[in-house]
Amino acid sequence: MRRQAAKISAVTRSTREELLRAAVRVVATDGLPKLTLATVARVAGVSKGGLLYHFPTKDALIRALIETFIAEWDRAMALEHARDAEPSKPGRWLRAYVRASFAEFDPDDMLTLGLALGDMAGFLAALAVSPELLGLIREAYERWHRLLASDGLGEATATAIRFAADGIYFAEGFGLAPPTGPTRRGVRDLILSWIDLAAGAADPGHASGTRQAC
Amino acid sequence: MRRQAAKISAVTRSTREELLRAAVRVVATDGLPKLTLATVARVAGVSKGGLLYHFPTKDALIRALIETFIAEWDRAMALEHARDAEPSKPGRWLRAYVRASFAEFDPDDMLTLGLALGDMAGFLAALAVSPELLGLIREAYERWHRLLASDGLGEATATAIRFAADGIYFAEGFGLAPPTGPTRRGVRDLILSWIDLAAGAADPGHASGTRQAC
DNA sequence: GACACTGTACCGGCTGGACGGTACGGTGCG
DNA sequence: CGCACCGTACCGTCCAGCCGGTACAGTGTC
Repeated sequence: MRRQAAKISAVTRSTREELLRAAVRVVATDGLPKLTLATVARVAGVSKGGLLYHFPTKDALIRALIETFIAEWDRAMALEHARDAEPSKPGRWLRAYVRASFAEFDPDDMLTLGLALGDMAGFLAALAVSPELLGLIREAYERWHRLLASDGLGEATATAIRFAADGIYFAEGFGLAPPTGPTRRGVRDLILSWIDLAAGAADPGHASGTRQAC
Repeated sequence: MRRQAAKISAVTRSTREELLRAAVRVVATDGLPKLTLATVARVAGVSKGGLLYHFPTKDALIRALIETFIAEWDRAMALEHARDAEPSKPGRWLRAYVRASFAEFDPDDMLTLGLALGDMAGFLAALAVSPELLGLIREAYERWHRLLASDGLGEATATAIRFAADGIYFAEGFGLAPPTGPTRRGVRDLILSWIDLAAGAADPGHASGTRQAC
């Protein structure tokens, strides 16, 4: 039964993924209270029994949501890291983090480009159903924090930049006065300029740090 | 019944406030799923009937939570605004917003100094129970955004600073790698320095903006 | 190539328990 | 006595999880 795994998963993946996608869609459109097994199953076009076959418990469903989006985020960040225009300049991971946060996403494809509402869904579901699952998200954040803090620009800079980048995420996910269009790009560029500022201060080729050097 | 409001509230405030405090405590310690009328009543030392006397429905309880904390936030921000050391310098409301976000709070007194977990409680409860109540929070954010955007430093700066300030709030509320001690102060000072940077760029008395002016 | 057997994928009904809300009864204070 | 305030018992609903059952695709066996 072990060697059959690859073939079987190739068959079942679509249903499993459809269920996860349905869960995200339910949270995004109808809100958290409607995230019930019956609703998710109906939206996914599966019966409740079918859902429970893939996810034996609601916790398992939400856990899968969270794990999927953490993995997607890692992927998106690694991609931006590889794309960096000035790899030698300090703050490469910070730039990747900011760019990944501000990446536009296809609303139709929330799962493979897990952002905003997508990631929010797992996040919120964890809070609402079993706060223990928040541990998964906390661990991921600790990991990201360590990565950013050792990016050469100090822990305070890394944290402040992370906060600013997370902002777009929370603002859009919760609808808290999110910026749009040119302002959105302006916010991103401004945050990136803060990274450059710290990189300039850290780089011996520039001024030594505080602005009174001017 | 209108003119009795003052007298009645003077009598009931302690019980009412105790109930709100209990709701926050329940969310903070046991998590959202435990936020039931029975639990809140028990923690507050009141019976369920007593709770329902003050808040005829669960929505009403959560609405009161949200309204209380929005009012507290307004108060905290106005206080920091009045305290500003350099009132003539642009970005006064932005500084107030950041300082209020980073204000330390007494964990024992979450209600009167509504922050972090306190405000989170209403926030989360709204999401989990009746997403329509999010409208209250959204309105408040729109209002704050308008205030900050018209602070003289442009909308992009206002938004980016708001994001960074909200970060400490979400990080501590959800436990997402929050900074502590000196790093926490460093993050706050760094964000404040970003405001100064923008203020310097906006102020004709300083260099025109980008750092190549050095 | 008919047959029994096995594991996967999914279905639909059911139930036990929890929770929000109601009805009503009691108590103390003015 | 009346009213604000609080307690208790109860009801209707909703939901997570379980269970018996179905369809079917392989797989070996003779």
